[in-house]
Amino acid sequence: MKLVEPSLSEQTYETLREAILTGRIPGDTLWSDREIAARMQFSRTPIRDAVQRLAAEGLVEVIPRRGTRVLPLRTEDVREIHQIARALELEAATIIARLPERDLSAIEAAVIGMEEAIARADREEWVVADAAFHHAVVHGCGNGRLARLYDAQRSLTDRARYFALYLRELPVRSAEEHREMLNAIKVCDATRLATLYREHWDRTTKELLELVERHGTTVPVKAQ
Amino acid sequence: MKLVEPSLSEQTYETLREAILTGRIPGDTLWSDREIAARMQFSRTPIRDAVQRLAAEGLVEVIPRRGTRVLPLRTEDVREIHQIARALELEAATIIARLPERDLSAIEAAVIGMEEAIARADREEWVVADAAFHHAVVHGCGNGRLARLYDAQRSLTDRARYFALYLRELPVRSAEEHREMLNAIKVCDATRLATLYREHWDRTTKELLELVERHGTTVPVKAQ
DNA sequence: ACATTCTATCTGGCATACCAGTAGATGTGC
DNA sequence: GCACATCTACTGGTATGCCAGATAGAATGT
Repeated sequence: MKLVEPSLSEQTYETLREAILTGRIPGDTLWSDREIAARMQFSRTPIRDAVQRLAAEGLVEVIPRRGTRVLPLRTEDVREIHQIARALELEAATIIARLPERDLSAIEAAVIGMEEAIARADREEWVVADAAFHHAVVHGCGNGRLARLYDAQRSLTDRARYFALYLRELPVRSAEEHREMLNAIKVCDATRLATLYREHWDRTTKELLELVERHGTTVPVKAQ
Repeated sequence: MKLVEPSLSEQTYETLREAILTGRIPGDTLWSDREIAARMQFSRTPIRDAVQRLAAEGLVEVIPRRGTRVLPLRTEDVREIHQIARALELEAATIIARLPERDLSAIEAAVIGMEEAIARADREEWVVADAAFHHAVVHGCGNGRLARLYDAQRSLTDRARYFALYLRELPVRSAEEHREMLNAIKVCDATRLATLYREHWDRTTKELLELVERHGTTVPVKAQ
C-alpha cells in the first residue's frame, strides 16, 4: 500500500471550503487566485481548479477580470436550502419507513444522544447527536446520491449554525420532535412523517433566520 | 451592447454535456483531455475546466493518469435520481399549493397540452408538455436553488428518456395523473399530492428501468 | 473645483512545457 | 509457447507566461 498525497487542488479546495463555512473568510470578500496562490505557495492552476469547484457549489462567484467573491449567506438562501434539505430528508425517512428489513439502531441511538444532551444541557453534544440523526436517516435509505446532495446543501448553512449554537435557547422541542419522527418511521406513517418534517424544519428555519437577521445578513468574522 | 463570446471552457462544457446526454458518447468511453483538445482545436486548459464541471455533476469520472471515463447510466442511478427528483418536485408542488397568491395557469396549460398530445397520439408534443409541467412546478415555487438542482438531476436521465420515447406505450395514464396532481394542488391536499407523486414516479421509474434493462445497462450509441 | 480622459496595474482565460505515475507493448529467458 | 521483467508512450497534475478586458487613480482640460 502506498500513501497517496492528496492533490494540491484538493488541498486548496478543502482549506478554502473550511475557511468559508466556518466564517473565517467573511461574505463579500473579493480575492484573486494569484493572491491565494502566493499565500498557499502553489501555482495558480490548482487554485483555479478548487475555486471552480466552490463556484459550482454556490459558495463563491467568479467574476471574469474582477476577482472571486465569497457569496454571503442571505436569509433567502437559508430558506431555500432548508426547503431542499427538508424534502430530501423526508424522502429518505419515508423510504426507510417502508424498507422490509430496516435497521433503526443508528437513528435510535442519535435520538437517545439528543435526549441525554438536553438533560445535561450540553450544546456541543446536542449538535453531534443532531447531526448523527440526520446523517443516519439520509445515509440509511440506500440512496447515496441523495445523501451526498443533502450533505452538500446542508453544509452551506453551517456558517449560520456555527455561530448560532450558543446564541439560542436549548433545543428542547427539537429533541422531542426527533423522537416523534423515529416513532412515525417505526409505524410507517408517511403522512405523520410529512407533517412532522414540515413543522420541524419550519421552526428550525425560523429560528435560524431570526438569528441571521439579528446579526445581519452575513456571518460575523471569527478570529483567525 | 457588446456581444460576449462564451468562454472556450463554456463551449467545451456544453458540447460534451450534450454529446453525453444524447448518447453520442456512449458510456464507459475513455478519453484523454489532449484528445478533446486536439479535436476542438483548444488547449487543454478549457477542456480540463469543462471536464471537472462534468465530473462534479456525475456525468464523467476523472481517473488520474488513466483518463476520463464517461459514466454509464445504470439502473441503480435511474432509481436514485428519480427518488431525488420526486422528493424535490413534491416539495415544490406542496409549496405552490400553500401559496396565498398562486398562478397555476402554466401548470394548467401543460396539463391541457398533455391531454391534447395523447388525443393526437403525438409523442413529441407529449414530451414537450410533460417537461413544461415539471418545469412549471419546480420553477413556480419561488425556490431557484431547488429548480436548478431538479433540472441538473433530471437531465442525467435524459439519456434514457431520449431513446425510450418511441419504445414505450403512449403514456395515457401519465396524463391522467398530472391532471390529478393539478387538482390536488388546487384544493391544497398535501397528503393526496404525496400519494400521487409517489405513484407517478414509481410507475415512471419502473417503466424506464424495464426499457434500460431490456436494452442493457448503457444507452445504445446513436449515429453521429 | 470639477468632470473627463488616459494609463498603469490588476484580473481571469488560455496556451504551453514539464513532471511523475500508469498501462500496454516489447523484449528476454526458459 | 509462456511467464516475467523492462521499457515506451501516454495520462492527468502542476507551473508559468502571455493576453484582453476592467478598474482605479493620475493627468488633463474646462
